[in-house]
Amino acid sequence: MTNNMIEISSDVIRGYNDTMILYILMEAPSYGYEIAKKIRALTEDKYIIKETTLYSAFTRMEKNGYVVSYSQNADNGKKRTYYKMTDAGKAYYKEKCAEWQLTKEVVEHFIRGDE
Amino acid sequence: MTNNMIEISSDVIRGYNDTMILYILMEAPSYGYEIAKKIRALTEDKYIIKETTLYSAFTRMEKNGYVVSYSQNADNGKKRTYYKMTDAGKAYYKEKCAEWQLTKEVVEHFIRGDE
DNA sequence: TATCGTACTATTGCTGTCGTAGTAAATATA
DNA sequence: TATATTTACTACGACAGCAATAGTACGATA
Repeated sequence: MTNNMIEISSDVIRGYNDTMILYILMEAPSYGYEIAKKIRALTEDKYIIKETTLYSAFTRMEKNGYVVSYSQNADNGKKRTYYKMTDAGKAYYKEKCAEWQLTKEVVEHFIRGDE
Repeated sequence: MTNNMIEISSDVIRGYNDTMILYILMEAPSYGYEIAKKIRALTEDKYIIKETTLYSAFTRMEKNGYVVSYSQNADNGKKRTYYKMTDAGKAYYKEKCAEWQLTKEVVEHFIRGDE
């Protein structure tokens, strides 16, 4: 609804979707739909993760051992797939944070704040 | 030679290679090898662009109208392909800079500086 | 003589994201 | 009561940027 001129391209955010998801999971186990909403809320609608991106991130991260999944019934009786962070996931998240600092440093050599 | 623990993944820098190249070209027209060296120097060896990435960026950007190429003989008589920024390239660069500010803002919601 | 630096081109493959579509149950709205 | 919306996913194919590998060719340096 708020139409920002600028949209974040997937080529840029690529490689940080996992980090965002893991950040959410650090607080508590969660599931796809909830995580999507939290990302949206945290960024004030500036970034809305695509469903396909989200769920394929889950499979990839479970394969890599960063999360584990388990089924649990919601209040309404519907099944949900929850994801829980592992120690490897925590380590990976930490690495990513460090990498981000470096990336930022590098990229900003090439960015001209308009003057 | 300096071996930093952390390496920048291509998934992160993806989408900013073009921006880096354009930043270099803003000063003056240049060619592949020189641009690569400048990126390396500016980042103090923290980011070394791959040759294939660089040259495929040229073709892409020329197709998009962000740069134009022309051949010119170097001192030694060898031919070089120079690239010159266009107005569209300048506009694109500006957009990318704005996008970067937004990206940074978004990503940093999910980054925990270790405490 | 051989290696290194310069300056590319060509081809193929990988991987994260996206587009599109479909399923299905629960809840809200008319 | 009928319909639309929200919740909560799954499946499949395609795209695009980057990487790996290889090759070309010339000049300078050791």
